[in-house]
Amino acid sequence: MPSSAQPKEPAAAGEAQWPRAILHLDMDAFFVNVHLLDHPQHAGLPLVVGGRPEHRGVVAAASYEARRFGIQSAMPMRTAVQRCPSLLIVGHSWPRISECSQRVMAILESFGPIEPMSVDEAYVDLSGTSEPRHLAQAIKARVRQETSLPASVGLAACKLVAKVASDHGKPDGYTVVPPGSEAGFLAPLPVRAIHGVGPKTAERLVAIGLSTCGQLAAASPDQLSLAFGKYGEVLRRLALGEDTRPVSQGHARKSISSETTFDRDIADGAVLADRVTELARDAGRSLRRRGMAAKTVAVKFRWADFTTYTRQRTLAAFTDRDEDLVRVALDLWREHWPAGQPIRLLGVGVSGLTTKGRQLALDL
DNA sequence: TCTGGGGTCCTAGGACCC
DNA sequence: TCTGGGGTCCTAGGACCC
Repeated sequence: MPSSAQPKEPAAAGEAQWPRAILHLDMDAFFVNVHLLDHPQHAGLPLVVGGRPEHRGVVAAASYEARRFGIQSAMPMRTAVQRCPSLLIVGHSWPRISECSQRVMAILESFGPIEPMSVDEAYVDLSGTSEPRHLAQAIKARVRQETSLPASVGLAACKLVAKVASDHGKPDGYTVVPPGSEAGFLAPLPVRAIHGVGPKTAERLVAIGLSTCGQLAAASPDQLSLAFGKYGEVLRRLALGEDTRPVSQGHARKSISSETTFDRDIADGAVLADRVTELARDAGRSLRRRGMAAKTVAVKFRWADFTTYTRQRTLAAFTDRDEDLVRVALDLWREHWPAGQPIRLLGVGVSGLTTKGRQLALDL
C-alpha cells in the first residue's frame, strides 16, 4: 500500500512542453472520509461504508486501517467481517456525499473544462496553461482547504496516463508524468494498471507472457492481433501511453435502471410482481425527474446460482409514464420467469432515451 | 449464510431494407 | 445454379468501471 505523501515525479527532466495537459483527480477513500467529516471520533478505526452483511451487502469503500485486514471495495460484507470482526460498518450518507462531490467539481470547474467520471473522480483539461504543474498542486490544495477531504492527482499529456498517475501516488498523491516519459512510466506496471484491462483481459495477456505494460508495449502486433483482434492494437498503444481521447463535457445519459437484491431468494409470484411494479415506477420517477422519456424497457433476473438474464422490449413510442413502464415490465417478467424459480435479484431498466423537449418537437 | 447498484461500451447474430 | 453487399435496428450477453 503506497503511503508516501511526497511528490513523485518520475523521469522529471526540465520544463517539458505540454502538447496537452490533463489532470485526473481522484478522492481518497471518498465515502469513508465524508463519513469522518461528521464522525471524527471514528478516525483511525477499521471502517467501511456499505451494506449490512445480513442484507448481502458489499464494501463500497474501506478506510486504510480496514485495508490492512485485506478488506477491499466490492468484497462481500460477510467476508470483510470475517477478516476483521471489530469492523465498523456505516451506511452511505448520500446527501452529504453529493454535497461534497458538488463542491469538489465546482473547484475543478474553476480551473478548466472538466469531465466527471463519478462522484469522486474527474478529468480537468489544463491544456494551453503555462504552468500545469503548479495548477495541479493548487487544485489539490484547494480541494483540501475547502472540503477538508484528501485527494490524489495525476498530471499527464493524456487521460490514460493521468489516471494511472493519480492512482500511483495514492493516498494524498501528486504525480506528474512529463510528456515523452509515458511509456517509461508505464513499463514496470502490471497490465492491470491500464484502465479498461480487467481480470479477464489481464489473465489472457499473462497467459501469452505479457504481464507488464512494458512487455505489452513491446509485443508484436501480429501476436496481439491473433489473440485480441482489433483490440490488440488498442491495448498496445495504451501500454505505450498513447491515448488521444479528449476531455469531453456533457455526456448524455444512455440508460436508467433500478434493481434490488433480496435478503433471501424469493419464489412467490405475487411478491415478485409487486417488486417489478415498484422498480418500474422507480425508473419512471427517474425519467421524469430528468425530463426524459424512454423507448426500451428491460427486466433483469438473477437466479439463486447467480446466473443473470435480461429481457428487453422496444416500444413504438417514447414514454415516461409509470403505466406503460409497469405494463411492459410485468409482461416481460411473466413471459420469462419460470414460475416457482427462486430469484435473488430483480431489476428494471430503461434505455433508448430522449429528452422530453426533443420528443415534443418530434411529435409536433 | 460468498458475490450491491449504477452505469458504459463492445460484439455478434437476426430481421429487414435497398 | 446462384446464394452480393451495406446499413440500421433490435436483442442478449459480457467485460469493465466506480
